[in-house]
Amino acid sequence: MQKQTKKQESTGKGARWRWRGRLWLEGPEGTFLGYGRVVLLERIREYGSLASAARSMEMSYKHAWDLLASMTRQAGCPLVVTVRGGKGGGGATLTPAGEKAIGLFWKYHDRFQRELTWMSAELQKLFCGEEKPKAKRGTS
Amino acid sequence: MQKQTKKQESTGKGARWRWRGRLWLEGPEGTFLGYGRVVLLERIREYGSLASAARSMEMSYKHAWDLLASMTRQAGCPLVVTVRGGKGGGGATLTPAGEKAIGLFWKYHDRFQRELTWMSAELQKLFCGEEKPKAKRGTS
DNA sequence: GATCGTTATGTTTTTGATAATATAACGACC
DNA sequence: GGTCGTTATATTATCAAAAACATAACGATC
Repeated sequence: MQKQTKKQESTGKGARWRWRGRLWLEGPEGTFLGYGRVVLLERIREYGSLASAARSMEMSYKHAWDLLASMTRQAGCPLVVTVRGGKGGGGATLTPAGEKAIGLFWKYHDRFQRELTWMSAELQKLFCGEEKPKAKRGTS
Repeated sequence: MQKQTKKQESTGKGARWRWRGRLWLEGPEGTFLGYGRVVLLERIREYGSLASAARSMEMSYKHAWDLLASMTRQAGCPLVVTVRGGKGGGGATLTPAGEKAIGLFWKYHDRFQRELTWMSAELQKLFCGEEKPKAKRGTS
């Protein structure tokens, strides 16, 4: 039985809150690096091709290609070098700039997630409960 | 003088980056407090009615009502007290819990925005440029 | 009791983002 | 030179979220 003190929780919902958030790096064209884009880059590194990277994320090839184009356009230098035709039909591999983009994003992403965790830990009493201890100070 | 050094900018794109993000408080049902929801609460306080609050944000009344219902459901206590019929047709005013929700959100939102500003300030050299300063401490 | 702007709640329409589909070109390799 | 899986690009279809629309009920005030 989840008896517990049942003092705060008994407001009907047993509400437990946490802060969540999204973080992205924005450039002149809009989003430049975000979670999905960076995972895509990582998958390209893992699979060596844009097509299978997209498949692995259940993302359409076109969408992946568009994201990559957007990143390349904004970065000013390619994050991925692509080859078409030839052995295996072609492929894609990360450039050093691409590697650096991944590292940069995760660095800040992790910092942000940590911050969210701290923030959530601060959420104890929420507004519903009577926040006036009143402490029997006579002012009834 | 908006001349500035124009040294970094000359990489072709004039790329200037900044971190952006979104923050919301999540409860058992999903989003509980987010930017739009809190602004809605503030507008209700300002206008004294849900209908005109929605209008002021160019939001449909139904959408506003749904958001409010979601918040109330999750909070466990009403953030807004509504009156229908009567003088002026009715209205809506914030409860203390509603006020507190607004304050809570902005507190964390502001902290988050400050964090984003700091993070953005750290973004000087991005990956494209040669990241080797090679001595040369004073940027002329 | 007629009026008014509101709350309350459905139902339908729009629309924007994503997925699906189609097709061409590529080039090493057999 | 035919094959293969890829890059590259355009067009169409799907779907879910938001808007738009519709309607009923409410109750102080006149």
